[in-house]
Amino acid sequence: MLQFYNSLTRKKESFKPLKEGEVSLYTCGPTVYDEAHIGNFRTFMFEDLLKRVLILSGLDVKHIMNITDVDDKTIKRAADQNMPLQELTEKYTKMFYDDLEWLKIIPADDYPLATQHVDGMISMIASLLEKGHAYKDDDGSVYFKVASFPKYGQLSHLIFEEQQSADRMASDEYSKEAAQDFALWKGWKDDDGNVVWDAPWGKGRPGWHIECSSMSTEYLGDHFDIHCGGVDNMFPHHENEIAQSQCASGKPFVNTWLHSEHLMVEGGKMSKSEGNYYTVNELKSQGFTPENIRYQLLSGHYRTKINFSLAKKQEGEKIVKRLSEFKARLKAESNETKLGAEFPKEYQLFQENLFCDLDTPNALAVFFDYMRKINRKIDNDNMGEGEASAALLFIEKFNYIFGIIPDDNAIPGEIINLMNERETARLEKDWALADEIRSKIDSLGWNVKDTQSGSKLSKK
RNA sequence: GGCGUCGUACCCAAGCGGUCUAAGGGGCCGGUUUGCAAAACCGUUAUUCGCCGGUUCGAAUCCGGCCGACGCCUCCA
Repeated sequence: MLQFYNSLTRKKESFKPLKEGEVSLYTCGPTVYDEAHIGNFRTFMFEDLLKRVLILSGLDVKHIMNITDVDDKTIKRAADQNMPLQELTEKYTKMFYDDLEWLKIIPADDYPLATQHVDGMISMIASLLEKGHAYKDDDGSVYFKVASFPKYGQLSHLIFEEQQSADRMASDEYSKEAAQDFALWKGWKDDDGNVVWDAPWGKGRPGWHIECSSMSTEYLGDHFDIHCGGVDNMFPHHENEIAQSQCASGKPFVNTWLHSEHLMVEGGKMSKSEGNYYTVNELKSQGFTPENIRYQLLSGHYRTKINFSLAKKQEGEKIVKRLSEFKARLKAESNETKLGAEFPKEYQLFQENLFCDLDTPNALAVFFDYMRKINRKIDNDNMGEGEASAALLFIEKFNYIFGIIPDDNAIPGEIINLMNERETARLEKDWALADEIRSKIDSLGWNVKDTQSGSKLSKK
């Protein structure tokens, strides 16, 4: 049984999709004004984990992730770089897709672009105006009237008192009726240049929040199962989405909200404005593999803050290597794949942990315990009938969820030749030569292990 | 100021009132194995869970206070 911690109720709830066997999932995507950083990817990695666990449980998942390709930041960056908006956003969208692929994140079914869905946003805003949930401003902007939605604040549990917003009201350049009212549509200004759409109430561009409300409901229906994002999107973004969507459709919006905690660096939040962040490309050039990064991001629970540090690189490498060795050992152990092999009993426990609010730390612990047990059996030549096949089934599912075991590398002929030379030397007990060849193989990036069943090679 | 999270071994980290003399991983040290390595395995590394009180037959787990770290309160994954 699947259970998730719903941010809306702040409780773990058992999860039942609206349609049997199918899950509609919307995850907030990046604003493509710059390269995404590893903190952003923690959230995307968590969402990928969620999707994999849903699939593992036997559900079909329809996953939509938006791309914010128009907003204050993209417009400003494009202007700064003297570049058309679209050229800038296409460049970073491409980089984003590349990073996702490199990190082995399963692609969404669709990545709708905000700029291609402005019509839908305009009609949602029109409907909100019509129903009295929004009002126009002299400059062509349209604001959502928070006072018209009594349940506002249900997700973030914030209470809006006059004192709190008094300061901001005074310094606000817009003539909003209330400080917490937010822009559905931003009237055109000089800075916007040619970034402009026509709406019945005037030229301008959509506000940020309306984009997700409009696109999520367009692709998944007015009422769908799961919406995710980082904790910092809880307020105001998701709170505003709920208000807009429910007021526009008159129906419930999302059943389950899941939010991942921040990735920290040096004990503080990783963010663009602080400048304390790593991009995927930076980590790549530091020698991180996707498997290593996946391990760093998935070994802590998604609702706890985790600290990312370069110092953890060795730890990740060790884990990845151990798992790869284990897989290779199992393969050697089970020459023929037993048809109808069954999962070991530990697999049940592994799954239960994942189904209980994506408990990766405990799922990992279950797998490590199991791995030690099987390794011990192999050491003692004590494997039962079909046990290696069962273990291979388990490790395959394990890797489907975590994705931390790299694909096997083909061994180059040059290395094989060196290995053969070394075997000859060893048979002749020419240890000096054997050691020399081993260090040569080592320098070419491969490890040699002498086992009872012969020497084995593995990629470093 | 308001809302909220967290503080467990050298490091990361689970722990959802009793099976906790506290998982799992990394590291350290010792051992088995090995031509030597590597890998794997075995053993050791917290009588203790930020501090002080309280509730309870029983608390790392619940309550109160204090100290410390962090996040949100309309840029933000």
